[in-house]
Amino acid sequence: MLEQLGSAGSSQHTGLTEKSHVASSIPLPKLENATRGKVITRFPPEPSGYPHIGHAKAAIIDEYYARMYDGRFILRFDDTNPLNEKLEYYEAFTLALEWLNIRPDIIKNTSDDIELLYDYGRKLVLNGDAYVCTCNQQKIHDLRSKGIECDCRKRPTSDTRNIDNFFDGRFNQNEAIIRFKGSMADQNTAMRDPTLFRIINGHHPKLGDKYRIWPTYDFAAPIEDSLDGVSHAFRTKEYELRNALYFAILERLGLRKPNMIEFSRLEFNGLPVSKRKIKPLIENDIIKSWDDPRLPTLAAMKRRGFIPGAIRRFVLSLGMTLAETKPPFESLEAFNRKLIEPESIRLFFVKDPVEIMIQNSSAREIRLKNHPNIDLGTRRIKVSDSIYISKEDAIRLRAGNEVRLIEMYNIRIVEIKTEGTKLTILASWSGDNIRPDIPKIQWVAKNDDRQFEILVPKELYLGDIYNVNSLEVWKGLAESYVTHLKPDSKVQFVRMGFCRIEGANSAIFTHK
RNA sequence: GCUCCGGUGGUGUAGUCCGGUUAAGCAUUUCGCCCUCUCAAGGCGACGAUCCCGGGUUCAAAUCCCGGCCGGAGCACCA
Repeated sequence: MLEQLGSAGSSQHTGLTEKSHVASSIPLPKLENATRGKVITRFPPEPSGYPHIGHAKAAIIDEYYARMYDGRFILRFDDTNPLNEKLEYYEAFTLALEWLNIRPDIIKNTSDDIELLYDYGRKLVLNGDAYVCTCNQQKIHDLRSKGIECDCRKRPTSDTRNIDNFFDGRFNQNEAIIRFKGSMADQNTAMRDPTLFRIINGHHPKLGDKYRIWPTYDFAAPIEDSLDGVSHAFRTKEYELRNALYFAILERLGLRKPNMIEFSRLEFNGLPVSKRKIKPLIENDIIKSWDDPRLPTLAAMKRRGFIPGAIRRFVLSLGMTLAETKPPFESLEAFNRKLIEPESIRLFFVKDPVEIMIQNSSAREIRLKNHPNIDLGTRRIKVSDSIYISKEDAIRLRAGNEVRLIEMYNIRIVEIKTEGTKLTILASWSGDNIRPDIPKIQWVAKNDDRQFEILVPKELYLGDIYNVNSLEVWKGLAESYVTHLKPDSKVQFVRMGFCRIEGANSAIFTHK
């Protein structure tokens, strides 16, 4: 457990302060009740899946405010359901945060405090603010919807048999739960005596089989936040109705109340974040791994060629709005493009290659710039009388046309031959001078060519339906230089787009 | 169904609390020009919002009040 911080404000729902005059230089608005050095925020994921872009938004906001106020940032795994948690997910979150350059000052698990949570649970029952309920789930559901109290709730607080039985483990799963004594007739259904503890038989990745009684999120979150010294707690807006519960629990326990602030979930059109839509694709082997570039996971974003700085800028550009909207993916791409452009070397890739024989050219060695206006070095290519261009360029050519092979020379098309589906082009050298009036196309020299493919992720979902064409593969030839690049290098295939190098013969399309 | 939360150009946001010096700033998208041996980046510019609708208060409302419409969320022994 962490030391307690002094009261960081106890208003029920504070929101944010106005955007002050200086705000134009600060992406996100200032916090209410915030003092430099006294702000503590936390990112509380449940390790029940892989971190995705939505998690990134939360983590970035949490960390952003901690740094803005020279405070502290906690990564807390909310691992209160042994049925969901897996060790690999804890690891995945740790790695993802590292990748995002978010360094927690403290890393902990809610499960670390399970005994302490028991103590608070007991205290609540003993004080008459919670009770053991042995009704079955159906009955609980019915009474809750009708707003009626059950007999368990009416039992006198002095009768402590059930509470002892509960914590001594004498109930089986589904036989009893501990419920908060809220208000069964409350219009906010979250207050109709929600569950605080339930019995789950399952192996917990951190605690093994030692515990069977698990606190719910509703109970653990406010206590953990309060005890961890969290001054400003952020959560997505679907929790809004639970704020009353959150503060009611702290009130009854006499614990300090953090400020609570909501923001909207981040999701893109065509790129759903929900487990409901992603997990089936994995389980049915439609998508092989969690870092498949079509996925919204951070592992996928990384593999796709997005860099942390772009994700951060993008997230901050979203602001702290409550409006439920789907931001344009193009916006993320724009941030990323601007950031990787200066360090992406330019290379040639021809999709669906078509050979061109150049009649009157002499073999030569060409030196190519790796970047048009930044010095990223050069590369040399030996060129003979045979080169390849992409089919989409080839089919536009007509005999007599003149085009420039970028960074090399101009050619005039002499003849276009078609044998079945195979195209062959005959051309002749027509000058070395750069001419603004003719098209410029990329090329790959014969003998310098390497089989290469580019994976192009498209929208995963079209509306509610999985897009069967969500992954295109462009096959073609790339310059041999590509084989010398380290995996993870960002390149721009000229006139194609930015890509992240996967290996010696493949890349993933990042964006145009 | 009940309750809560939202609703600013195609899209995402700023401004809304403390109504007026901005009849609306920024980003993205699209288009044009400049630059350029790329369909990139950079520079410049354009298109594009009667600030969901209808009333009201006021000299003055995107900003306050009332009513409505639309969208989302919650109503789990998940988080």
